[in-house]
Amino acid sequence: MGHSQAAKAESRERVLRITARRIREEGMANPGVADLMKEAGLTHGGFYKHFTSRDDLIDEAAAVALLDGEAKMAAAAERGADDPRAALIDAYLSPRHRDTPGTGCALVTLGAAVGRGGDDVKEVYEKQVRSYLSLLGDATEEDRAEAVVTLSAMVGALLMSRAVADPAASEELLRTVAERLKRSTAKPNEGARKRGATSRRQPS
Amino acid sequence: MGHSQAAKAESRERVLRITARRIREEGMANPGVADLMKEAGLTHGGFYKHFTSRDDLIDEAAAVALLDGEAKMAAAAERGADDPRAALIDAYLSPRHRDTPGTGCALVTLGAAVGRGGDDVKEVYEKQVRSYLSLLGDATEEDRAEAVVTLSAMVGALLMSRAVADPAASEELLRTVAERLKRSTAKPNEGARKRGATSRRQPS
DNA sequence: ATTATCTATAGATCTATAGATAATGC
DNA sequence: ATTATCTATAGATCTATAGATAATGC
Repeated sequence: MGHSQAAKAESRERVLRITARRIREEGMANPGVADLMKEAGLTHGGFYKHFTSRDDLIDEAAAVALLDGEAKMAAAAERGADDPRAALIDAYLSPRHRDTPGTGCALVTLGAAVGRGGDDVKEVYEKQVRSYLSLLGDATEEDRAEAVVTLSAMVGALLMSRAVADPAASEELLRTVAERLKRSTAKPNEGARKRGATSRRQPS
Repeated sequence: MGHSQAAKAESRERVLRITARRIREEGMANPGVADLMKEAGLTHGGFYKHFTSRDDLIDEAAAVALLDGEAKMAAAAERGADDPRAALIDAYLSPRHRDTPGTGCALVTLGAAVGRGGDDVKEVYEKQVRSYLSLLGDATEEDRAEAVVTLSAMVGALLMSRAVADPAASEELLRTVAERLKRSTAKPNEGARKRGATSRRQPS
């Protein structure tokens, strides 16, 4: 008890990161101050030297969660050097991502709660939406429209894949959307060849 | 105090419908028993003659909300007799739907919470997903894949449209996704003509 | 007589504050 | 001396229960 300022900053950071995970796992309403402090190895009394209120912590943690989730996906895109867009889609719509919401995209886990929240969090949310669109390639108007649909489909599919009971139905959502999205804009530079084989529908 | 059994059934129904709206507006964790009973014109003491616990009520209300939201969208699709699919998409991705979550699609508002919930609610959620897919036309394997992508994009776009700060960004999400989805499968029976004009990308 | 609802309250939980303790850092 | 953390607690809120009240329905 009674440590350096550096230790204090670390404490704050620890609480923030723990909360960013917990609200993705349990929702923004659930985790209590005492519980979060305990997980950070502290007692709840010290909390108010770090944050002015629980709401303050939750809003800051939401921002951390949004940034963190997107950074993870950006990293996945970078790892798929030959086709970053496909790598992003595959990582986003993977069973692994579905099963680890605490470290995943917060557009999905916090979306509804942010919709009910204040303008500050909404601005951070919007910024992350723009980051994703940029990752997906939104140079031209046409590309941007494609990116908006792609992001929407990824977000919706992941959300639903976590909320259906049947594992097969969950898999189907992820797989079907991933396949379709990768097909719909095979980037002209690499793999334009694919497009001929995937025409949408036979006129009957 | 002390009314007929019919009145009791009405009381129960009223509490259920109020809760179905409130959890879509405020999330499944927020509304309290006393508050919900008060809104139904009752006192909180009588609650446990209707439901065994708050969790019981919330789960039942989630089922009502899921059913109710989908029924509303199905009605919108039916009203657009010439092109039900387009009518559904337009209603779903309308500013009106975005601004009235309490009466809207619960796949969006309750998705994250259901993902954290029990198997019973997940089964109801899954059933509603299937209803939507059926509304969107999932007769062939090809149609079903299209329907899955369409539903995912609608759900994701609506979720994000409520969580971004800038009204213009919110509108863009709704409009862009609605346009694209209506374009991507102009049903072969009516409006196959449209398809030629909307090829996805010029090979560069 | 039965029961739908009400009043009152127990018990748990949670946010926030006050004051004590033991380090840091000038 | 300052301050990061701890112990202890006030005050609010919330779920659930117990017992009273006033209708229904045989």
